[in-house]
Amino acid sequence: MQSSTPAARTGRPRSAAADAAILEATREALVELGWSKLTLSDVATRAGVAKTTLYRRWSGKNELVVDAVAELFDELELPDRGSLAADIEGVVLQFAAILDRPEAQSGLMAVVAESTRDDALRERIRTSIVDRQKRLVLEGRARAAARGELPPEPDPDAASHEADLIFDVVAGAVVHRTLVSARPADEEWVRDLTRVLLLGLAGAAHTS
Amino acid sequence: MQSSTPAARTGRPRSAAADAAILEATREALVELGWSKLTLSDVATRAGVAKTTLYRRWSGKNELVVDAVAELFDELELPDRGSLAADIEGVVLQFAAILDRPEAQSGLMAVVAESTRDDALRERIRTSIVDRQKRLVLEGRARAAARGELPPEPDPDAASHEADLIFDVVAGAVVHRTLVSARPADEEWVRDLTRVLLLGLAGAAHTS
DNA sequence: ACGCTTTCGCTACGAGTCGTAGCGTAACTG
DNA sequence: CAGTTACGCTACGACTCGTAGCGAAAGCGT
Repeated sequence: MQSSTPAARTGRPRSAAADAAILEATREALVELGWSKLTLSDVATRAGVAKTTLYRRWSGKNELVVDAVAELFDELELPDRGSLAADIEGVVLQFAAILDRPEAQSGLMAVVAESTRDDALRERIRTSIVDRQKRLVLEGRARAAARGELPPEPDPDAASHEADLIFDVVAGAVVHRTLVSARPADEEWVRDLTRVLLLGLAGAAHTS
Repeated sequence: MQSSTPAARTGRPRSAAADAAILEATREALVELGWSKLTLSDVATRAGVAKTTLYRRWSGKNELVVDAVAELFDELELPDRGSLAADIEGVVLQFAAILDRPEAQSGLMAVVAESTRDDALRERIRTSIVDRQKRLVLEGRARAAARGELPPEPDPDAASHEADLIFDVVAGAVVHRTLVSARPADEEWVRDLTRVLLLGLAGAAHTS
């Protein structure tokens, strides 16, 4: 999704339909073949475009899969269920549902692995996937403070610090549960996680 | 590490030195090339063995890397620092130090990604990497109960349940912090994590 | 000492993928 | 209609994969 294209006002425009078809074909190939056996030739065939068209828009497999997987997280939003605990459980269940899809499982971890040796790729993942999730943590934290369920944030620096920790704990736990332990992040598990997390945060707020 | 080889009592034995050289060469290649650009031919050359020798012992890249990475976790052990919080911090810092190494970063996530489509590989990861980590959680929990820092485990089923949650939270958080957020899991961060976790567990024990 | 068995290093091979170049055509702009 | 860019198609060299076949090396049992 390289949306900002200021130049190129003349000539034949790029087909937006082709973009959508390619990303959809990529997810389909991820489901059927997984990361390692996915080839760009195969994706091009599935999408009904030429292989060269694919290379004109993405520099390689990594970038393509990041964009294809990022779209899965578009549906993430913070529900208003009335209480902080219910809000957290809701958004975590959404996150777990996305991670339960095979195209997310085989694609996400693979690009993260590649990103450990490619800073540009890591930045792309951060802006198109991670930051979108992290925003939910900040919104939820602010709403909880407004409700009086958690003490207001002392200063912006500590607040950012706290949000980082929460985010790593929640996202990491769900990912680890789903992909490493290979057990479902179902309602019961999410409830237990939320309880431990909220008690920990409330206690930490008292003693800090 | 296919250690149990009951048969094959005759003929030329397999070189144990070759095994060690291959695994070491694999880690070296992971550091220099990363997962996707690592080839078995290259590993064989580095290890000073023929490519065919490599294929006789491992069925493919996945299995080889699992074994190579698994050795990194051999050094993990539960320190006795006197208190539960200090014990947790110690073992988490060890875990973080391993994950900070480039061969672990590029290798571990890649094989986890592959394991989502390969049950045998997942099982191999579980027995040679995950279970070894999980044991530390159980030992730490038992020691904390003996010290009186946490209430004794009510029944084995709930205890296993609780250990699973703790394990996914801790391991997941460290992995996410290191590989996704790409920030160091240093002493300060580990202290914050431990505090939230312990307060959450203590609170959960009261109210359950 | 002598077979027997298994592993080892080496070479060679077909199959498959990669990423790019070149070409003619299609689509859109002024 | 001329200019510009995207598209589909074909072809290509370079590379990796996993396997087969060979002779030599290293142990074991008699």
